Amino acid sequence: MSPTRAPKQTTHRGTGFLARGHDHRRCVDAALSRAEDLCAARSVRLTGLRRRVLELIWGSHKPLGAYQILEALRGERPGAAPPTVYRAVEFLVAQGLVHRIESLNAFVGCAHPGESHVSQLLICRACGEAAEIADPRLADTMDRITADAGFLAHRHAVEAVGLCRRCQIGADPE
Amino acid sequence: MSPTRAPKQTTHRGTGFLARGHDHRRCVDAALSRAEDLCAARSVRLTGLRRRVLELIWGSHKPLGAYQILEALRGERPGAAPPTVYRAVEFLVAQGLVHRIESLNAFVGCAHPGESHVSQLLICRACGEAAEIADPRLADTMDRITADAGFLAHRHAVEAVGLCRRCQIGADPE
DNA sequence: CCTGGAAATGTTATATTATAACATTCCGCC
DNA sequence: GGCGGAATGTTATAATATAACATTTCCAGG
Ligand SMILES: [Zn+2]
Ligand SMILES: [Zn+2]
Ligand SMILES: [Zn+2]
Ligand SMILES: [Zn+2]
Repeated sequence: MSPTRAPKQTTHRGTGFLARGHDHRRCVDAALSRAEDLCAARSVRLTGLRRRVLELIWGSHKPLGAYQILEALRGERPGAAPPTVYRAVEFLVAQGLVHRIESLNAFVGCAHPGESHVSQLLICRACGEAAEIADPRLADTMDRITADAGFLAHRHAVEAVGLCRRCQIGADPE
Repeated sequence: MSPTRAPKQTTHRGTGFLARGHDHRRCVDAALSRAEDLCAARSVRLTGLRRRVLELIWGSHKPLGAYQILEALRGERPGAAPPTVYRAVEFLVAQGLVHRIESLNAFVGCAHPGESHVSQLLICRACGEAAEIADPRLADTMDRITADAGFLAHRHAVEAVGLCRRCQIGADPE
């Protein structure tokens, strides 16, 4: 093993909360790169604004509200207004690059863009971070239940609020 | 079997969407009666206002927004204002008599008050009705998943949007 | 009964979230 | 270069939710 190899990092895809000290730039870079590829493949335009909003949302693993995004944009884009943000996130959500967390009125980067999946979010009420999981057991169960009910599900969402492992053991939430 | 027995009605508890022609007064009466009992047992006060708001929410199986409730209240309670409604629904939600549907900013009567359960709601985007189901498979799956993630869930919610059986077969949504 | 104090409701004002409507700019395409 | 649709800018307003303080209601205890 070379001592200069890149440090290990658990992938950010679907494995729950990441360690506090993880190299978050890799999360951001991977997300932006993935988004570029997906949008190119779909012939939709990941414009500068949309890319920047995606980057802001990926700024951390804490969901970001529309007006928080707006505030961040204002410094660099004087004309930014609510529709600026809402239109960008509408695009990002439609492309499956971002999830809207209904119970928070906030947005978080999707950990599985381009893969069909049910959004399953664990939201820590201590540190505020949200982790997306993609457990096929849950998707299967949902499919069975809706089928049993004769319900044709178009989209569904699972949101759980509680304490992540770190915050349970009394770690500093920040 | 006596010919004068009450007509059969599928219980409203956890069985999905009810038939169009079901005797909805029985849903309402059962819900209000159950609420009285629960509140008495818990020594909390189901005041006139709270009872009335619960009755309004149970007015149909379509989720009701806070300002729709307010509009209905205004005719009978001149001083009604947003806090009137929000405080009443806060109580009803805290007592588990009503669920808030985050994706709609609306409220619907709980089909399983007093029973510990995960809110699982199927929302028809054609007729607007919401059906609560209580499938133990889903609760179990959620428990396993959160446990695997080391997450201590405090509450969680499942919301699915799609088409109920009636609306799939082209029935008049109303 | 009366009454102290907490809970509930009334009342006014405002914060937060989201969208409508129309103008302008951008950008690929011819 | 200029046509046309998509994206963004701009202004205004709608829809949802809460803060803060005043008043009323309701009991439990005297
Ligand atoms: Zn990260
Ligand atoms: Zn996702
Ligand atoms: Zn009914
Ligand atoms: Zn319920």
